Amino acid sequence: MHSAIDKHGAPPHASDSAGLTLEHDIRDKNRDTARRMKNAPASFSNLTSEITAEYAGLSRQLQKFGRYALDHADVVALETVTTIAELADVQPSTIVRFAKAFGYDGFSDLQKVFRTRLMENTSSYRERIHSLENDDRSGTASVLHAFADAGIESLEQLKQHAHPERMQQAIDIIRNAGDIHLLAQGRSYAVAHYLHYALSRLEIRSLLIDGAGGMMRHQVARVRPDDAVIAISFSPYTPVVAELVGHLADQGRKVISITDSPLSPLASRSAVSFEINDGSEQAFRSLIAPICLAQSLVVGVGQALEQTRN
Amino acid sequence: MHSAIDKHGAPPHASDSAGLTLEHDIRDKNRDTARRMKNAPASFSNLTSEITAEYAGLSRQLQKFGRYALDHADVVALETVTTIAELADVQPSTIVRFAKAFGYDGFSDLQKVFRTRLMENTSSYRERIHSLENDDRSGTASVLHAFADAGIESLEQLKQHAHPERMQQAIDIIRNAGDIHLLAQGRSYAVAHYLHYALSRLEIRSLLIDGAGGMMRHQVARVRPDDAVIAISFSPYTPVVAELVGHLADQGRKVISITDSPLSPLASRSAVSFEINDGSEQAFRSLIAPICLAQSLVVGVGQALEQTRN
DNA sequence: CCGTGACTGGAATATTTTTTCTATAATTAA
DNA sequence: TTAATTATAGAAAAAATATTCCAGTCACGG
Repeated sequence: MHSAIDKHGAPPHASDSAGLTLEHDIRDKNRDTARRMKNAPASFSNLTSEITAEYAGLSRQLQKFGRYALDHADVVALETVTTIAELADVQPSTIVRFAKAFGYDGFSDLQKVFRTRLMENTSSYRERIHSLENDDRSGTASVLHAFADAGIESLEQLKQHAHPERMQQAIDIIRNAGDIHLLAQGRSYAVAHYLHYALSRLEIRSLLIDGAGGMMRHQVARVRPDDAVIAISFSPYTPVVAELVGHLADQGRKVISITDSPLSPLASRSAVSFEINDGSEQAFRSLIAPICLAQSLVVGVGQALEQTRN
Repeated sequence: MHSAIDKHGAPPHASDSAGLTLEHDIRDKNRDTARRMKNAPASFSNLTSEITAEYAGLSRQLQKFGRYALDHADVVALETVTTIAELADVQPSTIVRFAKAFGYDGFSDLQKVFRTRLMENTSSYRERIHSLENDDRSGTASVLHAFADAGIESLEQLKQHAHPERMQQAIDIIRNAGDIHLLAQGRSYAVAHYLHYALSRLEIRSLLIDGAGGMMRHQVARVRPDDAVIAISFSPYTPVVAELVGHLADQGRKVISITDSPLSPLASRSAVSFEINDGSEQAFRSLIAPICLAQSLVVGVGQALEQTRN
């Protein structure tokens, strides 16, 4: 694999016009430090597990770089130490120290492992394309592929059917409202909870209308005139959600709805509604597009608030 | 038809005034992109067609290397010019001449194209795309676009880094377990709740360890030996989640974790762990990939159960 | 409180890698 | 066949890159 001893070929004697430095015989010392204290991982996966195992025992900077290396493996594979050092916000020497700590001769030796991984990845990438076309193994990988592709598809749709003016309306409602109430049941509840979390990060008070303890109607009754409601429901619409949206609309409450069709019972009663219709079959609908929309909304609100404050 | 190669840093010719602006002799890295002797292909596919088109007019050795370069793009991307020269059985200088013949400054310039090709399949290429789009207008529509694109990117990553064998392990654990406990806090809780919903649709009993009413430790104590736990946490990891995962692992409970790095405190203690690392910055991380993985897992379990029953 | 040892950042140095240069070989046209 | 022209190989110079060293800092234990 890798030779423990550095090859010391006699350097071609440069003319002494250039700054020729003295050459001490420091090779013995070098050999000591260059000696492998342990066997350095030869494959990327081995290196990953090695880093994982040793992580706790590493020093602060070594941990920092270890994390960066695992998170940005292709940067480490392709860039120079100096560049990587800048990106990872450590010193070049730290990276060399890291390499030695894991038994490599130096950075270059370590980098080989990352490069090998890159080559294996790309070659298998081509194979994957082939195998996808050819054999239709019903393995678990293809399930993930199918859902990922469906997710990509739905995000593309989301981009296309985005209504900037509705986004703006929704953002204005949220930022000007008192509290935000989140109304969702079943599958959609995950989106509501995400909004609950994200809004709280912006220090916007949000209340989940989750029906816990059979309190849903009481929770709804707590919506005040200047509050806003974000309702999320997809076909088949939970009847109680649709009903409550109607109720709230009758009372003049502002409702923003995230649903899947203009014909949804939510859409007609809402101040603003987003219809995410990715056309996929019922059973395979995912929350990807709604989650993405929710995140965009919250970040949009955050930006708006920031601009107001400045 | 090979044009005579200009000397490096040749004085400006009055004749070829084809929009070529003069450049100062600045030793800057930008130099190579700023001025090219002729239009050097910037992408690998352009380079391929360029080589193909010019091939007949190239000299013997240049043809030889051109063929090698197209056949062994990975080698050209990663090795040094000396190594490539040996492998291609040409001289290093031939390779430099080749690069110049196609308008590059030298071998390094040419190699960039090969490296970019290698990166296109992986992440960190996204960094460039990201920064490019950040320059855009900061309207609300572009926020949605940015998040949708980031989501697409993270799904692509998910597809590439999918570990089918881990998926299978996780599916086996879930289908053979008694009850499934879902452990998550904060942002990740949305994913846990989605799993709760989806598993219940498969008539698999799942219990949320949500810490409601300060009952988290009691909830954890209810995990029985044949149960399984799905823990979800991303950086910065909620300490209590990490702690409880360690606790459960000590007791020999099977933990499946969804997290963001092999260095996550969850990963090391889990029976199976999925590291979703989309490389994006903290603030822009989305739940899209985790949600997609969760959905795939549940559907995978559903398929497995169906096959068992038949 | 001080000494000890490990860690870190930054600059100096060593090494590798690329590019240029030139004598020689090959090719072509007269 | 020979002279002119162009391509090539090899080696030296230049540039880029990696590694080492040292002094300053920090944490820990006496």
